[in-house]
Amino acid sequence: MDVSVDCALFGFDGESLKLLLIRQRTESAGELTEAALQMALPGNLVDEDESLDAAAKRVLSELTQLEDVFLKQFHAFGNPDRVSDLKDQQWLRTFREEPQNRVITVAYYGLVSLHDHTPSPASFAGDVHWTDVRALPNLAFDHDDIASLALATLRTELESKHISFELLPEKFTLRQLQSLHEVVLDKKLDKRNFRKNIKKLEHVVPLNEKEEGVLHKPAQLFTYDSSLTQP
Amino acid sequence: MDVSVDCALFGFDGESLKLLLIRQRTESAGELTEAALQMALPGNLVDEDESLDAAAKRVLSELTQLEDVFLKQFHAFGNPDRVSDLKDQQWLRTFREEPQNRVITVAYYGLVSLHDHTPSPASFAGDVHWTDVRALPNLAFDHDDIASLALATLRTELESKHISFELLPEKFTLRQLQSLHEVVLDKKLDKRNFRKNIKKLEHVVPLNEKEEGVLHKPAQLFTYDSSLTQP
DNA sequence: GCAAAAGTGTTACTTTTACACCCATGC
DNA sequence: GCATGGGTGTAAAAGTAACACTTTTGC
Repeated sequence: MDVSVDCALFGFDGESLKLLLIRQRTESAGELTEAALQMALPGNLVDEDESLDAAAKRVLSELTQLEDVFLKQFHAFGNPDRVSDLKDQQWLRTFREEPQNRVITVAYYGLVSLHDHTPSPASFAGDVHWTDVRALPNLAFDHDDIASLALATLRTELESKHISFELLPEKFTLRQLQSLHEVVLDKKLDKRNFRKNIKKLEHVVPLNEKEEGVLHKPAQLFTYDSSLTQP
Repeated sequence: MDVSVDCALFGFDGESLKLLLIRQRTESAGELTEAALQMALPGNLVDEDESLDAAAKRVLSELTQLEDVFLKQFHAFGNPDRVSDLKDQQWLRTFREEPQNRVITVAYYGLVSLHDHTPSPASFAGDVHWTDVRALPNLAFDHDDIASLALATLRTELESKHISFELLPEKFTLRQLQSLHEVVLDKKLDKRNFRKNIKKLEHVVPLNEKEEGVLHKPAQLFTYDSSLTQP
């Protein structure tokens, strides 16, 4: 029985929430099989001496060259036939030693900011796309289930845990923070009430800096101080 | 790499919250090794054609003869050396074919009522105990971590999900429901406010029945109707 | 000066908390 | 008749929700 990790990596660019998908590409003689049209979440088998967390971190850094990405395990998927669909088998055969093995996967969601350092993983790992979560295609294996549970988990944990900041640049405006919440929760929020709530959070600290290069009144920049105790 | 499931089965008897533990017993010539003194959560390897949920259900029914127990996956534990401690290896050697294999485990928490049908698993599976969660001994493997995360998960999910009822008899009084919440959350609750909140829940329905055989005013009995839509 | 987003308070409403006495039953 | 937990309402406090105008900048 094999064990893998799969990562649902979310990115926010100030406009919309994106999910990182890889396009399956078979090398078989230029001939496009059905499998080659599939998209999937990044994932791979766990190494023999590696913890699950370390495996998730490795898989992601191999693909995106990003280190120190926020990653959190959220569910294990172990349906006995989750990789045995014909098109999934076609693809696995192109690179896995024992493609017919049952694979149990431990799923992680990850968060990155697409503001400063847009990770451009395409250069390294092949055919990789940031896809708007509102327009996800069908995915390989059971990755539809994994992606949708990842999004549901992100929605519930965004408010209770302090993870919004993982999706924003180090310095951000309150408007960016609010847009993020609106996009993830998929509803409009009241500007004044939102700002009142944020001002209660000690770990969101104002900087002596303002936005630059915008064609309107520049906004105050804030940052997240993880050292401040969280209520 | 092996995959197992471990179950943290909680039971409530009206007084306190209990966790089901098994005592490890080696058969080796009556000689008590250190491993034989360890307690552990019930768990076992996942069968080749079995989903994770089915495995958890099977492991639990083999031990407790209970069917239809509420079971929920909450975390996968995959530290590479989580079963390689000497005393854990001693015990694994007594029954597992390849005891030195790395094992990744998917942990479930389960809920049963100890009111009506006290599951007395001891008769079947050997040395099994319901242990008060406030006085847990040290456990084998990484089961201390699993048990404490199970309890933490139960605490947070008791209020948000509708799972209290899994720990109560089919017919229960509001006092029983309140005691359960007090024990799990480890704090006193106000009787009137608690009852006000419960009355807002449509799926807690009063029966035309009262408690019997108590030496005080008999309480109204309620039941849980899972068919009613949950807010 | 105008377009564009930043920033800021008050009021009504809802939810939560705190709190004390009479009631029905078994003995 | 008394001991035991069952059952009930109200008022103060806190929190949440709704809402509109002035300010600062780039062009």
